[in-house]
Amino acid sequence: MNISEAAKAAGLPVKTVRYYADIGLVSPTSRSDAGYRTYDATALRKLVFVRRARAFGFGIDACRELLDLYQDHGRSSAEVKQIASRRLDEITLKQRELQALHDTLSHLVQSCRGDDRPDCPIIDYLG
Amino acid sequence: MNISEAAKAAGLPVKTVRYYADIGLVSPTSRSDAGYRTYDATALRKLVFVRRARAFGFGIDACRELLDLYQDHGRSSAEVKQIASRRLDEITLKQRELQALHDTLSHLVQSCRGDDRPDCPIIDYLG
DNA sequence: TATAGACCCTCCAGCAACTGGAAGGTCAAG
DNA sequence: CTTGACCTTCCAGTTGCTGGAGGGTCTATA
Repeated sequence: MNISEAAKAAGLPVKTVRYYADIGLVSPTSRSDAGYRTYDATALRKLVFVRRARAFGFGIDACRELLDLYQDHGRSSAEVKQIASRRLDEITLKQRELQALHDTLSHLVQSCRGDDRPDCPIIDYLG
Repeated sequence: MNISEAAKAAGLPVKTVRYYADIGLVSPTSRSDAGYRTYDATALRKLVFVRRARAFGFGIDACRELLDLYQDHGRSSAEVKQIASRRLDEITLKQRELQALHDTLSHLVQSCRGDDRPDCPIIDYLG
């Protein structure tokens, strides 16, 4: 499998697959005589795995750890759970931050008449 | 006021104030003979304004627009409201995304025993 | 007056995770 | 043998700063 086929099958842009190869996250199985990256089913599974992990917002380093655990059949699920819990905490924190922003901003937006006059509670709040 | 005093008064790092000057977001009032940036009360108010706007997650370009409106006493509040509404929509969208992530991930984390055995619904989900 | 230390300056590099593009090599079909 | 779709590497840009090097300035004190 050349890179574009692998990328399509993994649901990733070619550029991203090349990037993952560059940073040693998912290496191609081998290189052709012409230097083309080639991917087999195992490498493809890793690409899919990374795409899903990234969708959860796991950083590249976390993906590396998860990928290691994915391939380590003697892993302890506790290690995986710890990484996932950390990410869950981050998400929860971000949600709280966004909730606070949303509350304040939606209140301001609602109280702004939004007409052609200059007085505006949003600007007042910021200034 | 030199930059460090202005930065402290605005609640921003010196580096950030210098950065805002570099990109023309908040220019210093003037320069001293030695080339030091100096800030007066008006420039300071702009710095504070930008800090608050950034805290809402407005991008630099949005800050530029808001700052223009802030200084335009003949503005229409509709313009401000539109910018704020866009940001509110972004926040709402992000919240929905995070909610979906949270739901799925918390479910996975809960269903993972987290012991020393390898089977793990989190890894299964990703793989 | 000398000097120490706290300021200030500019410029360059790096962060995360790609993305776009230029310049050029390779491959398969017609 | 040419065309066009691949592939390669390398460099630059994205967002909003942040850190650091290398060097100038200012003020207080000895």
